[in-house]
Amino acid sequence: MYAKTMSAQPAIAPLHIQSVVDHVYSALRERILSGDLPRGAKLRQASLADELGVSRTPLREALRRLSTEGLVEFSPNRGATVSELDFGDMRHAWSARVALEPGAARLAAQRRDPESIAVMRDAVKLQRQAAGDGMDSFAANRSFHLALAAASGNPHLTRFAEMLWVPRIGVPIYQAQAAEPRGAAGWADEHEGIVDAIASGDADAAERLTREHVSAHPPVAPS
Amino acid sequence: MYAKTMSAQPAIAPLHIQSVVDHVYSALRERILSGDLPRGAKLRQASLADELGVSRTPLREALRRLSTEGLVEFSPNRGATVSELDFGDMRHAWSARVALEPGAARLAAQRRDPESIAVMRDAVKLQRQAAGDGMDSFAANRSFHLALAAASGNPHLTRFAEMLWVPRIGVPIYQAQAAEPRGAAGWADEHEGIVDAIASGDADAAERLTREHVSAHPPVAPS
DNA sequence: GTCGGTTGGATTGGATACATTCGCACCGGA
DNA sequence: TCCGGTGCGAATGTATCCAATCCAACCGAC
Repeated sequence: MYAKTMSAQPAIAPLHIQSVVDHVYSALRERILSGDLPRGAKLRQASLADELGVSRTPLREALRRLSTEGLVEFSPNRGATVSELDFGDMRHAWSARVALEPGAARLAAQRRDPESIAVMRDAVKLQRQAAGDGMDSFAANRSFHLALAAASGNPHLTRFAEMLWVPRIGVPIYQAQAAEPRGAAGWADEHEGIVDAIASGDADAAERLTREHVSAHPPVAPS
Repeated sequence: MYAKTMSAQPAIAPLHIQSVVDHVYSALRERILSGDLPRGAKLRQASLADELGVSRTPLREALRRLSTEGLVEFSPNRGATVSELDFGDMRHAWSARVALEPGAARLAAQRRDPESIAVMRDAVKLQRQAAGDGMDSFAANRSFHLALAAASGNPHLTRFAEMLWVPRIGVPIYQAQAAEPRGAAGWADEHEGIVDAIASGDADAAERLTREHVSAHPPVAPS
């Protein structure tokens, strides 16, 4: 069911194999994000497993994974439900970002890794193209901020950023963002300014711009 | 095995029930963080389950949860191992702290939670008493910084700080610290200054003092 | 002596089976 | 009518079982 040891792969591909758990995880995640499984929906294991054509064991493991990401919540002996996107949680994630990302930007500016900078520029470009389309726009925005964290070269900060940019937090932001489509373009400009500061090695500016950028866009739709 | 519907609890306790999965998760996490399960250790499910007195099913779910947190890694058909998140050296952990803790201090100052402040003051007091004894001193130092993160009231920052202050990262710091025993007393003074700033609600000062404090003490023994 | 193939035990991944718990409907009594 | 108790169906949580995979040692051929 998994990998057959193929001989002579043209490129020495890392060929990351996906277990059934991974597939179930992706499928459920997709469904939750798309709204197919709405907030607060009860996730009955038997029917879900049946629907996906797997047994309950990998399904449960995927649900556990989603629960640590905050997308679903377990209640003992009462099963799993899709998380209600709590505004308090969103604000927490946002403040954590305010604390984190400026520092990451500073490190990135000190590092000036060309490859990371290229990734960030690509993200900005994608964001410009995606402006208007809410969902893509959110994805592009997320990509940029993750690239920013990765550009710091600090594995801890990268991981933390990934944890904070879990869709649970992002989706409501995307909704607010979708309400004002031209905001996305403005964000891309701010992003570009940050990249420029990093590329030029101006750590102070990178930190300040990032702080202003993140602080200026709290999770609740700005006035 | 779980809750019996008790009548008339004196305080209407939320009584958060823990499933077996939660217990296993906590136990494994503790073992990993304490270094009992060293980096790269193979986590054989049968023996672990036997050791904890549970079956492999909840054990696997706990492992999945730990894997999304990055503490363990799954390799298809090859099982789980404790993550190598060595990150090269602890300088990464230190720079992540530089990025994190000032922001946490700012939030703490805005919050001014009396209880959290009391915890921090206790930690400082303990640190004064422990000055000289290297290991206790490290523990006290760690306690203070964790209390600082917790005082932010931000669960994400609290968790991140815990991840960064894992003993296996902190112990080498303690060793450097042990080399200059009077440093510990100075640190306590700096800590006290931070607490005062937080208690008085001076967010700017709290942030600045924390940044200076953390930045001034890189993991490698300062010149 | 080294390389490639094979064979066996050990271990994981997934499916199934069983015990507990929960939710809801029904019911008897005040 | 309303309250508390009871019982049943459904769904969860855990244990057990089976197939597929991996790893290491052994063996044979070049």
